[in-house]
Amino acid sequence: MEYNFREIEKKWQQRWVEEKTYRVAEDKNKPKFYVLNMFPYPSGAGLHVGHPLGYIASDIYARFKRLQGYNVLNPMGYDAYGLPAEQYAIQTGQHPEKTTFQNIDRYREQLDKIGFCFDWDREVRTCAPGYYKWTQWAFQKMFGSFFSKSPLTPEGESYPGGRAYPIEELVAYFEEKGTDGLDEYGVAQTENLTFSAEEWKAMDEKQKSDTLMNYRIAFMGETMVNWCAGLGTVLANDEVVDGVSVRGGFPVEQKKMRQWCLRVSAYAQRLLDGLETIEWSDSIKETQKNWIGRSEGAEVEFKIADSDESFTIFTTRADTMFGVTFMVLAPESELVEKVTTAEQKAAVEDYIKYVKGRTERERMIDHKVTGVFSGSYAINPFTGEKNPIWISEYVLAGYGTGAIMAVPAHDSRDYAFAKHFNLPIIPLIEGADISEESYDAKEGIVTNSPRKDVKPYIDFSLNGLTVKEAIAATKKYVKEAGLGRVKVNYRLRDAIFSRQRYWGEPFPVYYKNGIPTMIPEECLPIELPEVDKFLPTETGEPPLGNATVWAWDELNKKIVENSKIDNKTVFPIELYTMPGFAGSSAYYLRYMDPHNDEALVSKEADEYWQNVDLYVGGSEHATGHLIYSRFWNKFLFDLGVSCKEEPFQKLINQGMIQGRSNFVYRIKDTNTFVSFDKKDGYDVTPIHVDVNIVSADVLDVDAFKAWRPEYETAEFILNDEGKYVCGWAVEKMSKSMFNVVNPDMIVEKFGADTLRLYEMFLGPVEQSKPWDTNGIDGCHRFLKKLWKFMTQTDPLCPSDISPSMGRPCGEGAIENKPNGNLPIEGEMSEGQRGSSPSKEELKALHTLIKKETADIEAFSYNTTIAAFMVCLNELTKLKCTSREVKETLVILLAPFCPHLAEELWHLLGHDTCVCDAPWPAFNEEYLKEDSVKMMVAFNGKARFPLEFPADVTKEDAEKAALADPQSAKWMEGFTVAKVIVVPGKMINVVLKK
RNA sequence: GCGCUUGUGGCGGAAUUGGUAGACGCGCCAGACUUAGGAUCUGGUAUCUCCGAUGUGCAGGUUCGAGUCCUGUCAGGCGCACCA
Repeated sequence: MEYNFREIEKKWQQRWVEEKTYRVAEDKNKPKFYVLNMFPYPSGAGLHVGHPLGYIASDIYARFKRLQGYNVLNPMGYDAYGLPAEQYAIQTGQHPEKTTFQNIDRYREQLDKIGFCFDWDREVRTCAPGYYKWTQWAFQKMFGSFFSKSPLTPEGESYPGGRAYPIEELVAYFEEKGTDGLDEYGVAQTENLTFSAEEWKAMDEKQKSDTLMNYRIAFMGETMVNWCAGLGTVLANDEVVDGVSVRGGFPVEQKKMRQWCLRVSAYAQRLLDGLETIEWSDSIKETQKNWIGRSEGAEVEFKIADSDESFTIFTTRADTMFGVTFMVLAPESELVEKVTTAEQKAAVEDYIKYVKGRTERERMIDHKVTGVFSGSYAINPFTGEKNPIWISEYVLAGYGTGAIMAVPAHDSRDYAFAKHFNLPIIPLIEGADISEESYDAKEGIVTNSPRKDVKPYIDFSLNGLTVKEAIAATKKYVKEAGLGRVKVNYRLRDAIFSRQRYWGEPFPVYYKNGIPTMIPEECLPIELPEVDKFLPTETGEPPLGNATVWAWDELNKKIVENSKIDNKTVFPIELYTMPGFAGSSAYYLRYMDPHNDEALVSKEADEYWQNVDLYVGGSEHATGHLIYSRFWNKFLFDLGVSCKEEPFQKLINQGMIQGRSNFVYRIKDTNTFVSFDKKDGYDVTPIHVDVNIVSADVLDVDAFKAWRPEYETAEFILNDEGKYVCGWAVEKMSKSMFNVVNPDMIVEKFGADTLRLYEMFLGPVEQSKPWDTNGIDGCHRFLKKLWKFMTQTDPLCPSDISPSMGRPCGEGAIENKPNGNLPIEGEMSEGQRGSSPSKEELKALHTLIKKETADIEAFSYNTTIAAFMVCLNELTKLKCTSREVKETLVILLAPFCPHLAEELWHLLGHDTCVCDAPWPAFNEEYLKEDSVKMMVAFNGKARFPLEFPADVTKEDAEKAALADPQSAKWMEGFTVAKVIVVPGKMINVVLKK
């Protein structure tokens, strides 16, 4: 009987759906295990073979854990909001929901063919109102919270690294004390505001609202963006080149705009600390650490000469205070206006204009040395010297205080600037050569601090200390002398949370006389309104401005037509929508309790499932989704919604599957194509050819002629074997390279089990690799051999049994009387049960059990499959007929090839689903070696002359080695230095002269 | 520039604490069975000057013994990048 994978897979996929085999529910009697994949954005192109890689890896793990007795949650859903659907809508007028749903259906169809154990009853879609209700809800909670390192009230709970508190507590504080003493609590804020309780009380509603925005976790803030007036929208940095938009070529300017933001920066320290508690790869942790960019330093205040004003700079090199020769402000700094003198006004304005014309991206790419003198000087509190204040784009407004003290001797950027503008350079480290470049290393002995040739300005010296000591000493001095404070800075910025787009979650916010006001929680979700076009409005408002029903009736608590806006009881609703990461930040919690209307997740479900034990997805999300999601979850943790601070305990980053493109070589100006191995000597143009008409790099010539009309008359120069051989290259898998391999095609040709096996056999899951269909035969052959082994040598499974005669599995199946002619346990004769396993068979089997159990846990799937192949070979050679061995083998196969395993399991007479079988325990007894080899090592060479029983002792081995004539010959002139016994492996006899 | 990571046959890739490098698969070679083979089965397949020696990017080191540990170096991949 043939291995009819088409029939088998179709049958079991149907059964699994009908019997809801993979539905899971909370079960307090079983330990939980939560496996999760990063949910996909359903693009119009459908899945290619690279997409399922991570799903297959986690599916195997999920099935393995279930076999081990865990209650496994393995859900799937869709990140449904995204730009492609909106762009398609703009072009065609089709509602993005329609295309998104079509794409989801296509994805589902493709996924279903691969045989995953997803519990589809728990599917989530970010664009479903029942889902985004909770995205909106979380946003409102962030709006209603502020972040503080310690509680403002004595009874408030504290948390290491700080936490979120209700904004009401801050309001109460303002009522009582204003901002007095707020610094000491460590309240996260945009800027350092100062007002008294009286001033607070005197504020009107709008002023109070604006003030609170300075503290809220979700807040409205002024942010620098790339604004493109021609397109009426904000652009990302990569959408801008040379100051114009990539699409349309419209000019782009840096503009401050009011945007919703999330105060992610407040959680910087907790995001950093949390990394120590989770099992992620070093590289991804490092990437996040880099992104968060913690740096310890000091803030020092500098007075402006001939003025009452002063400003603060941030430095990590407090030890270099005596080497400051100038100061630099960011062009965007508010101080620029204050320090610019009348004489320099024109020059400064010119410079600011020049900087404004440059995008962030341009500033990143070419680090030109530019700048302008402001005309003012700052007084160095350590030397009393007047340092000129410059303005330059190399200082960033968004980091530190937007102002620096320049120490050209020990900072390469300051050095370049000083050289360019001819500013003095004072070396501060003994022996440092600064004639060609600055000495940036934090090593050496400090000198010139203060310089010996000048009269000390203050009673403080760093001379003779190491750099590290000097940094500490200066920090201490700065603090004690009241010159500034010790400060930790983070590179992590607050996330801009609004987009001028249609296809996203609407904000549950309306504007009451200009004050952003939350729509009451009980009215959520606020559903995305219908619009007639998806472009910005003519007046430059976001696409939601096209909605005619988009006003909030405060009295009746409902959305009404815009025409009713009277700004008394009916107000306009926010026109921005949320960005992509809004819906993907807490979806893992929703899977625990996807249909709950009362809460994001119930307490019971959250406490049972806790957090994700294993998260699988691409590393490209390291600084996006994986930061936002951790932030979002930490906030929900503060709220008491999530019981775990970290959402994803263990993370595996699956590699990307690249495409393997094929080329044909057309001889220039002809329609003749020359085979790869003959192309030298011709002037050829390589042309991408569809990989689906190429097999093992050999072109199907007829299919090629039929591929495109212009190739119909193509002629070929074949190689000596009469074949047309194509060239190849590894590239990104994309339609335009004609190298997309579709999983459906593989499933059709080889079956889902072969696809699953092959994708895992290709190499380590974490590694990126090109897809190459050529090797798939080996995996398919293995399954065919396995099928043959299971069915042809087993008295239980005569070869005439049709696979469709298997019995159902799952609920209720146990009651079913087994049908047909298959005997069941207890009613079997000796012959039917098969022979009892031999020692060799058990050894082969248990070698596999041991390896597979350990390897799956380590995500080393390719080695597991290799071990499986070896085991099968061994058992086939041994002509194993043992039923016990076969049953175990089927369970071991089940995580990888669930369809085939299910079929075989039922052919073996079981009624239940193979996924509920117990994972086999491995027995060390069977693996014991009979003997070990003795290795005699001398002169750097080694020999293996003797074998001993496995349990030989050191003494016996030494005695035997000396007694053996062959060994004794080698040992002539040597003495035994030491004897090392590696149990079960070898005995090592080391000889010395 | 900084950080992380990977270098092993023709190819994808194996190799517990250092212990017979190249598992397993592809490809290739030979044979068997076949009217046929892009089916199946069996055997072989690192290199060379082939009874021996050399081999894990390169150069050193530690060790009886190194793909594995240490130092330096080169190359590829990824991330950050004027972060003071």
